[in-house]
Amino acid sequence: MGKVLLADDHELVRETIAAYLRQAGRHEVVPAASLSEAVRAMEAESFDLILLDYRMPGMESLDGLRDMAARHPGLPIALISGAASPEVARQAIALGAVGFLPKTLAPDDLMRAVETMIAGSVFVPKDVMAGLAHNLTPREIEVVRGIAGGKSNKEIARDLGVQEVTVKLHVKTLSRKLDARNRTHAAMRARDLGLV
Amino acid sequence: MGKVLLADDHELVRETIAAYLRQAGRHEVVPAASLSEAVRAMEAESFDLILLDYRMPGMESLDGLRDMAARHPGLPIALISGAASPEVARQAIALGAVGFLPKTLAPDDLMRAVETMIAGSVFVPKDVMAGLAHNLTPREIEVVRGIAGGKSNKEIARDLGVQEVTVKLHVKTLSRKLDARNRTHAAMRARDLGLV
DNA sequence: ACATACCCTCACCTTTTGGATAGGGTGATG
DNA sequence: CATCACCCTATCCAAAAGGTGAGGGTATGT
Repeated sequence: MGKVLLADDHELVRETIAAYLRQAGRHEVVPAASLSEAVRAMEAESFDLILLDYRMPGMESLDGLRDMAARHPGLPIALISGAASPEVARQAIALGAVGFLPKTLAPDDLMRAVETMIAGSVFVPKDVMAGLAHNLTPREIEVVRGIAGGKSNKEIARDLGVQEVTVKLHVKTLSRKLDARNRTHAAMRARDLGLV
Repeated sequence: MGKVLLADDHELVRETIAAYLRQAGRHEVVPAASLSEAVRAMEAESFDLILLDYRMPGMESLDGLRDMAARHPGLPIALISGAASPEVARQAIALGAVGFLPKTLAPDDLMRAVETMIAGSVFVPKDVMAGLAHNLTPREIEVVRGIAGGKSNKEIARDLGVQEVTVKLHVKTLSRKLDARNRTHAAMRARDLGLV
């Protein structure tokens, strides 16, 4: 039994998840439709777990999570996301989130995940974990994002403040890591992994 | 008031949508967890509308829809899909589907969509419609799919049985149509549009 | 101190893309 | 029949990408 704050601007999702968690009186759920609403709720009462939607007014990528974590250190916060995106999951965990819940999660798994996180562990679904180990370096990620944006090596080099040859090097190595045949293929793979 | 067959292998989605449609006794909903289950239900009773999940055991892309439409000509069938993919929507409508429902649809819109379709009209959300008018020719779609697969122009030419120059021409024109800076950008755009 | 991982650079080369220009052929439609 | 959309081909050229080998720099942890 735990007290959960559930912030999601999508009523359908919010009410569905809430209904499941409440079933049989397992958990108490407080809903919120935006980040600011969630912040107000957290100031008014205390929770065992915070669930934040990744795409929601006030979140702005992961800044909302960063904020929350700073405001309430030690409190378990997890992300909810529509599309299972390994890179976002990785960043979220890196920022101290205790879990990452795709909305496609089966009800039973959702229940288990919530209990896992309240108990103090980290929950990440295994298919997300698979893409999580992409082993691209930060620089390589910047480069592949440039590629996906349709930029030339020259442009990427200018943006990053390095020489074009250097970018070429990164392109070669990241393509190898992603098992891609060329920059285009690499960009597609990166998108599959949620890196872009 | 209508009788709706709802086929989705995802219990959470199925029950949520069913709950909304049933609310206030607006519609009667018969759930099914797979295509075969749906087929059995349709043989047993008659419906005003069939909702099929795009990703579900037995669907195999749009073959399931094709099947259903062939089996019960004239019966309104609509697709439900997790990710709003314009190309799939276009194909579905081309196959005679009366609608395309992203799972992200707001409850009210969902209700309106179902009633629209039961009334005999076609429902497609407007953001999906936007990407629907991609105006790429069939050949260009084949080419951009090759690009997205990481193939070189030479390989694509071989696969299509044409000269490399021809592929180059297609690449140039489809890039212009997709407002892309180069082949890689075009591939990403194509993916955005659900073409790949 | 050493290995390791990451990041950057230079010079040189081949292949692939991208773009311009200038055609020919088909089938559908007004 | 004229027009249009689509598909195919050709030659020539410039730019970008891909690949080589051979370096140097900085942190990291063992």
